[in-house]
Amino acid sequence: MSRGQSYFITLIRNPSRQNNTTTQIRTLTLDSPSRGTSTEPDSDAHQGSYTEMAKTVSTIIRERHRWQQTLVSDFPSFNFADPLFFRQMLTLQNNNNVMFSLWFFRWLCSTFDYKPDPVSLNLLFGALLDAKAVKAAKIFLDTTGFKFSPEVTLLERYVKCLCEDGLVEEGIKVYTQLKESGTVPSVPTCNAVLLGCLKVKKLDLFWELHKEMKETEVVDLERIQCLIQALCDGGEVSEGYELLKKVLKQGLDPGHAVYSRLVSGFCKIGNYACMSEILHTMIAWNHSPSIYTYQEIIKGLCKNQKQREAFCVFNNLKERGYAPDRVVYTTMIHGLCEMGWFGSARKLWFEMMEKGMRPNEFTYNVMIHAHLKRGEVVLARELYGEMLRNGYGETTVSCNTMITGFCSYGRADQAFEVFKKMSETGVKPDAITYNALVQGFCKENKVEKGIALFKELKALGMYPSDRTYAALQKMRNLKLSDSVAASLNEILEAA
DNA sequence: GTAGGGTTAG
Repeated sequence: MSRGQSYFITLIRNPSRQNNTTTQIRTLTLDSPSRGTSTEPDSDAHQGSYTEMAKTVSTIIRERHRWQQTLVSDFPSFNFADPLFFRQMLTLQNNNNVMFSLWFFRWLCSTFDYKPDPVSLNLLFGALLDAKAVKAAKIFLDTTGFKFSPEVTLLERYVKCLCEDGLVEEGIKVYTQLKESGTVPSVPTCNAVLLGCLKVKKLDLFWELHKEMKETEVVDLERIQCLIQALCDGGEVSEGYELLKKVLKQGLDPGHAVYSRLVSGFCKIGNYACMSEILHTMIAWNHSPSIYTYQEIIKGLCKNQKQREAFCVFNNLKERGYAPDRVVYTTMIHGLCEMGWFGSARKLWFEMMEKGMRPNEFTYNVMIHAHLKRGEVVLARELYGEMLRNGYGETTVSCNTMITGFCSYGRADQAFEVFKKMSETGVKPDAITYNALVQGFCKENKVEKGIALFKELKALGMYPSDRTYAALQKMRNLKLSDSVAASLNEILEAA
């Protein structure tokens, strides 16, 4: 880690060197490639022959397994370590595969007395970023970074790439180091960092970083999008809506996704008036709500026990020519099952298939769960088999569905059979599995089994739920053998 | 913005 940080230290300690690098890069990019850098007297001659040579070398790297040996034996007198040649290789490889350049670079470093110059290092680093080879760029920096100071604009692009590629933690680290070195990161860089925080659900960090950014920057539309998303994610939907209103008043349109987020946010908290307002606003701004927006509405309504309204929205959608996809069907089928409208749910199941959409593991689980809840064990098993035949394997969730279903219907032994099969097939049980089984056995007064599974649950470092404790508590009223009563007491007193 | 959606209970 200290290695990774040291190039920033160089950057802070040697600002003049940094400037030199920048100047060199400017020179290089401003000059046309055929003329090379103005500082090299006979670069014209070199450049011409280097272009051909670079092509040859590239072909050898691409096609030969042991290209290193081939290069040395075919061109014994050629100076591969000439910085100008390396740059020529980079120019050529950029349209091709930057990884070849990286391999060549590593070979140069390990084989020759090659001292990579800052310009080449910056170029290679930039090429890696262009190719979105973020992980390779990180390794490149970690291994060579202490020898050169990457150009600040490159580091900003690096931050952006890291955040967009999911390496958000690293992105934030580099961003912080950049700032500590006195750089004021650009607005797009800051936005990328903020979006990164949202991606990894670090809302506290989002607001902390945002607070620091506020002093120095003009607020742009992209920032507004970040902010509204952050507010929605944090449950402050109304604040998000206020921000939207403010932007709209300025005649700016924050884009489809922002409305969509607010709609689902309001739907989630059951504020359907605001939800509807935003739906109208977005339509007025020429953003027809997408099927995804409607999916969020249906989901929100179902979660708030308004499946009836959700079903209206769903049917209305179809009438208006929208084509609900498998996810929307699954959500709706689940909602209908939850309120006991199993007939309608089944109808949708077949309708979905008629439209050519195959149920997936999610759809199957919803239906299997519904069957088990109705005590239709045979049908549930049939569907489970069908699911496996269709390539949706046994998972923790699918096993849990069966286990919880069996347990809720007084069939803890059958649930236990599924549980045993899980360990045979290598499907990992989780807290849901164990909690369901403990409760299932308690329900049937099979205290010893319940206690055994409870101990297993604890031994695996999982957490018993309140309901599990309640189920065990109830067992105290039973007539138990001394040893069972003792271990039950032990468990409950430790809670 | 190219995902989302499912499983513990009453």
